[in-house]
Amino acid sequence: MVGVNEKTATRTRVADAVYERLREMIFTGELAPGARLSVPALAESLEVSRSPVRDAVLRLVQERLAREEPRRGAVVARVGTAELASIYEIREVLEGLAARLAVENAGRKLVRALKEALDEHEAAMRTADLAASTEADLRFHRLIREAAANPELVRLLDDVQTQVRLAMRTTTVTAGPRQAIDDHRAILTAIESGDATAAEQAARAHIFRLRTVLLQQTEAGE
Amino acid sequence: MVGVNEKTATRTRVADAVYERLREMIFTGELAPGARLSVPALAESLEVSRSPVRDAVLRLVQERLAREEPRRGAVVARVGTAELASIYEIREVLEGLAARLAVENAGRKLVRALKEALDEHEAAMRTADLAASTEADLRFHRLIREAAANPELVRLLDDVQTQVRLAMRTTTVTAGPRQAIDDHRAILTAIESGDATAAEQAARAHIFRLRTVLLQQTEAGE
DNA sequence: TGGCCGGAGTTTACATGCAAACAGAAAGAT
DNA sequence: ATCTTTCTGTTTGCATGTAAACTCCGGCCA
Repeated sequence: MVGVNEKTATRTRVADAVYERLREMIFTGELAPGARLSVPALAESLEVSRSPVRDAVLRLVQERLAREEPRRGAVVARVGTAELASIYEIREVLEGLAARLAVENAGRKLVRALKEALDEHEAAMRTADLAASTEADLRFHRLIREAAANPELVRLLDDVQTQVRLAMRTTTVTAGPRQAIDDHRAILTAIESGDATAAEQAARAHIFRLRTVLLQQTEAGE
Repeated sequence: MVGVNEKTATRTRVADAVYERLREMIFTGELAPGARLSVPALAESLEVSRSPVRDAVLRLVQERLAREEPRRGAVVARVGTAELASIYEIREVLEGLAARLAVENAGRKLVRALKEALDEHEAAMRTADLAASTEADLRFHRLIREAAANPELVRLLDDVQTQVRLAMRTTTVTAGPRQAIDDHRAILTAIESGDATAAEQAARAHIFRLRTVLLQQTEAGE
């Protein structure tokens, strides 16, 4: 179950393409936090009319990737330390929920997939392959989320991750990878044992530690 | 802290007015789940042009109050039992988080306000005043959320409540009010004692029970 | 009578026009 | 020289035009 939903009909909606492009520009830093999202200017630079750009920007605002400034249009959102801390508090309980539900729903297949991701994570860390490490880390979490079989939860966690990614643009945060792997192993053990409460606790503890590391780093770096 | 944010500048944005109106129409049942949200038709009936209506409908879609049907436009969303159950799972942990944070942040003032709301809730129940009872119930939860001092959490819980309200349009759910008051009292006691973990547990248990009642009712009624 | 096809009517998504509101800069007054 | 004021240039938000796509209906053909 990978290449999920085959989009019905709607081939190339310009507004969607613009939206995707703007997201990309934000995450690559091409549009830094605080940058103005002028509809006419973007329309010209992207060579489309103002309508789809307007739709896309409105969507970004609603997703909290942009903010509406009084009368200067929308600007790329700046996620501060305080907001990030708030977001991590939420993420803590949501990831905990995902872990609990995963135990209640999933079978051996999940455990096997998680083990695989964890092994790759370890291997990547030994070879100091940051990209592969991050990828394995993300996959571990994603597997649990999807096993939770709660689409609304998946959506919320995706939103959370979007905010976190945006925050990374402002604040460089590197969570200690050693700790992460240990935490993941604890989560895996709990899931393997079929103890839903333990899995929830382990997942929450993991995010709680991430949050702590993150706050220390941003406090120091500020 | 009631009449919150004074809107800066933006007096009468037609799109906002239309959005509010559509929400209202959805919640009052004037627009039932499944009803088509034809932009041209709504524009004429509301006597505005298509643009603000389009913006409003797009916003409803993004907030999951409406769904995009293939090529028939948007329709008012239908929240089924399964979705509602998923939402309550999420609500459980979020309300738990709110209660925990409320204990960590709030002082006596919160306890006093909560007691007041609970008293009114009891009084309303004794006189069988359903409207007042619901109002007091909602206020109890709102007080805790706001005391959590996490704006993102407040936003998410508002979203959740929106979905629940919409679901009520389809399924008539009356949570046992007796149980609710007992649960609230337990939450209040935990908050009063300053035990954050106990408050979290109590809040979660409350939502868990609501969910159970709800599932029984919808299963029976279907 | 039943199935197929075509036309009429919607609908969306995009393009573009336009007024009002403001920001920022340049010019004028003191 | 500094402060005020006007003027220009954007910007947003709303209105409206239009093509393409699709649905639904009725009539036509077998």
